[in-house]
Amino acid sequence: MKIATWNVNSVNVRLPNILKYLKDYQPDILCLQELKCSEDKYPLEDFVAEGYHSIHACQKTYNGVSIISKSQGMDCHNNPVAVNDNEMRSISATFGDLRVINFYVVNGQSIGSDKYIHKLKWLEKARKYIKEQLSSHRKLVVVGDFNIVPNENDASNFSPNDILCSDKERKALQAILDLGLTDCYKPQDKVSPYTWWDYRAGAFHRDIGYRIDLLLGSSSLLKDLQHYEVHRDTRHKSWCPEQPKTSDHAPVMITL
DNA sequence: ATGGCCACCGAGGGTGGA
Repeated sequence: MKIATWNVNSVNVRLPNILKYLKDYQPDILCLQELKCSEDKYPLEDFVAEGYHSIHACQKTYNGVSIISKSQGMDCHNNPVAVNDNEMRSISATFGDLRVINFYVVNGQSIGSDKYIHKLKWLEKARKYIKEQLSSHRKLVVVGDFNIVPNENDASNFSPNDILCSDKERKALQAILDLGLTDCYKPQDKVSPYTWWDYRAGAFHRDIGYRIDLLLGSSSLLKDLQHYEVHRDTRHKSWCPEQPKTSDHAPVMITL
């Protein structure tokens, strides 16, 4: 069983890249964030033609999350975590005995801003939702773009004064982990942990990045964890010649 | 080399991303 998460930065612009990813990597479950399209523009038929099911929580211009899967998801919750009702940042479904929760966490912009306060509120609501879901699902994974750097060595330029790195954000993530979840990340020799690199200043080329895309598993899922991999190849222009403009995030996949 | 912002809306530049 392969589960992946990918902030694609527009599902329609990135459609060729996503279809190639489905072909090349054959994920059983692919969770997308930042669809940036309305419901009627979601490319469902393209995923169906590839042999996949899909559920989606869409919003025009901003946000949007979906789950693409080889089997049909059951008991789907459409945007269960909402502080502002118009922001589509969450979706969940059950596949066999596995509950999958897909989040696009608020960015927060800068420490102390209104968006930062909103981020912390959103994370607390997310924590409560996960706690409730854990009470009825032993095997559970929470994936997505968390917009939080878990540890100091997960960012090239870590500073507690910066957004994504602040104590309050990291404590909010820790409160979620304290529900009984574990970060599936496994360090690899000579490979940086990052999943996001700024488009600007050749950050990817220089490997100046952040690890902010996470997969958090319950203990009954973690015992089956075999592999963890960041698919950096999708960041190369040559990987998908049909759409050489890549997402600034790389997909992250676990194998169970 | 794996490369130097990108996508949105809308008609051009402002906004948001992280």
